[in-house]
Amino acid sequence: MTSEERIKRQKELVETMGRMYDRKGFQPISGRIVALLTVMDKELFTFDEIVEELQISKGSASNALRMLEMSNIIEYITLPGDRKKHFRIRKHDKFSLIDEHKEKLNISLSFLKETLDLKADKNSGNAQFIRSMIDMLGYFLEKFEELKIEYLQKNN
Amino acid sequence: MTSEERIKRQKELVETMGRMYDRKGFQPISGRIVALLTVMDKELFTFDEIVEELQISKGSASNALRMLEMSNIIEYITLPGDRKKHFRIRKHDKFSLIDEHKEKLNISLSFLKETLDLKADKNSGNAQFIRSMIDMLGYFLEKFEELKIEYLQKNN
DNA sequence: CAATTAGTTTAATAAAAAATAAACTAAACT
DNA sequence: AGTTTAGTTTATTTTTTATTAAACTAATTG
Repeated sequence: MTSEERIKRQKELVETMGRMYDRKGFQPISGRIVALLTVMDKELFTFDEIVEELQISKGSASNALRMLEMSNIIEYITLPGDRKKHFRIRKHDKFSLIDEHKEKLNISLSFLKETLDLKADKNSGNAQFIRSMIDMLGYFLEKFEELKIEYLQKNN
Repeated sequence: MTSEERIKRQKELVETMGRMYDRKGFQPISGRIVALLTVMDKELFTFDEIVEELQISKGSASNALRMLEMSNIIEYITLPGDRKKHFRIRKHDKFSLIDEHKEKLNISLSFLKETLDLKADKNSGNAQFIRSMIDMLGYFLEKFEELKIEYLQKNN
């Protein structure tokens, strides 16, 4: 694969990956910024480079970048003798993706618990099913922590 | 807790749970329908009851119900001598919540793999980080299946 | 200290998504 | 056959979300 081909494919990947973040609830421009900072070979992008590369307005860029920074997804550095901000993705904790999903499962779990709590008949069809979901989620959530420890031990 | 209190709380839970489904990407009305069918003691709701309970138009109800049925989240039964549809939540596979998250992690994994593939320098800071994420995700995804088997054995 | 740079903020517009009203259809009564 | 019931469909309106243009601010530079 030639270098131009590779770069073309990277830019395509920024678009599809951006749409994936979109589905995660990111606003579209935020998604594409994260994808840009993740996919391209360049690891530091200035404000202007982002505006230029993604063809967006300065306002949109400013907004999305602030939001991404506040969510600890990206960060910026400044360089001496240059008052531009240089943005890059934060190399967050290795398990953050897992933890994100764990958190969502935890939210589901508490809804299910509250639902069961409020059932008049704890043995109705739905109540029984909810109980079995609660049990299963509890099992998995506990195991996740064990898996993390196991993984860290294996990789040291 | 009196019965009226309980029902009041159930109705509140329908609203908050509906918003949770909203964040999952459901359209608002779909979320509240699923929540209604999950939370209330009544396990079968007719079209009209749903329209009445959630104060929505017939069109919205029809649309959301079709979508939910096509996604296998709810189902309806018909009763002899009654041409109304009676809707209820489907008691889907116990692991479907887990599988949903697994699927999302798989999507993240393939994006990361493609990203790494397209990196010019496989040892740049980002590339290294992406490699470690790929490795970790692979580990967890494999373990999920083992956990499911383990869980089933324990519960038989 | 006037001009330029690097963004931010705000007010307005555009685009997308959600919801409704009302007309419509198909089945079942009478 | 005409009427009622149980939804569906469609065209429109409302609401929300995203985006931009342009004015603005604070820091730097000549």
